[in-house]
Amino acid sequence: MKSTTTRDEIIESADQLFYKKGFEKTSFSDIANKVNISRGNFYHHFKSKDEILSAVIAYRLEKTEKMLETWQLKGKSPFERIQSFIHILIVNLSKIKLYGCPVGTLTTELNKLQHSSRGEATQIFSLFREWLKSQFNELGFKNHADNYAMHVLSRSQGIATLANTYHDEEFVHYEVKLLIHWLQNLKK
Amino acid sequence: MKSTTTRDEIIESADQLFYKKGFEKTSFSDIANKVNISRGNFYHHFKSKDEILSAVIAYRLEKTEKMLETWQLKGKSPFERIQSFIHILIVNLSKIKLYGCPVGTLTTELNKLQHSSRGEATQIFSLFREWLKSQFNELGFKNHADNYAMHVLSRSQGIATLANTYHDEEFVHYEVKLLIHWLQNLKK
DNA sequence: GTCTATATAATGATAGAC
DNA sequence: GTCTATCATTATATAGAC
Repeated sequence: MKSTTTRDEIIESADQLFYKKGFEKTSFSDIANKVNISRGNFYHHFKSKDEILSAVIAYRLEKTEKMLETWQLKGKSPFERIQSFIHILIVNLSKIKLYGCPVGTLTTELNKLQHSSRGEATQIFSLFREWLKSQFNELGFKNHADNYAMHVLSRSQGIATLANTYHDEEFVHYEVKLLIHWLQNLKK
Repeated sequence: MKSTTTRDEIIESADQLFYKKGFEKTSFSDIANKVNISRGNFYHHFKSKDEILSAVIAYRLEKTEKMLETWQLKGKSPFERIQSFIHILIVNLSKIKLYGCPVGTLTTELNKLQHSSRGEATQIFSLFREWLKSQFNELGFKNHADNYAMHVLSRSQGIATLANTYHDEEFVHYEVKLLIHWLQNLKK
């Protein structure tokens, strides 16, 4: 029944490869090999490499939205929910150590490439930003909600970048602790 | 007399292009056009693209060392010197907004490429790290000197990444202020 | 929907004249 | 030291058979 299986497989494989190797370095051959189809078959599903990128970004946007919804339901307070966000640095630590943050590294790469899809990639950031902002709003920090959201995003990005640079897990644990302390002091 | 002029021009042009477009995307044609030489002439000065990368990294290491020496002499206290570091986010703001941090983005890219020179790129980070560490040491934070150095690096990286993502100057000013507050509270 | 060619353009790299 | 010409390889992308 499902005729979209191959298309989905392409998206998921491209998603992983773009993360691990970068968009530019990932070739059709790389993706084709991973999915086990020929390069020619490829263009039946996507007209160009840029179309795959768009599909991958859309896929990531969907996954992010679902994750935020889960955190929204699971977290009993805005405080707990923000902690869920910070905690992905620990949950995904082994991958972050190897490849950095999937959102930050893609956005940075597309920015350098002046790629037309860089705005779409930024939207992934904005999903987190708006979600965090709404948590801080709920905590009563109405004038600084966006500033605090950006602060959490910024700290997380820095942690991911240096974790990737030095492949240092201890550093991440230390910084995550600091960031949660910052959050707790904010509550006072 | 100077027979290294062309070589130096190549390095400086490559340096800028690697920063603006990324290493992978920058081609020999790009560099050759900028220097106004033919692609063939190129290989008289460098055997491969990787050799240019190595030369560019060495060039950046030199420039960084000189900058750190200047800060060391100019700053009257470790506190002032650390502020010099933080302040580059403001000094280079227009470029950071467009291309991110030259150190962080190169390191991240070379990591994804699994490039053999990624260790050399990390050394640029380590220059800053060791220098900051020595400042914190001088301030008396002997047990946490490296942690604090990494913290400053981390915060700076995050700020640069989001400044690049959102092209937001106000955000950088706000975060730099926060980081300096953090530093001042540390002194107590 | 999948495959095997093949077209086309760009890249890194080399050879050899001047 | 600089150039032109050329090679080999790879990449995106297309055409057409099955």
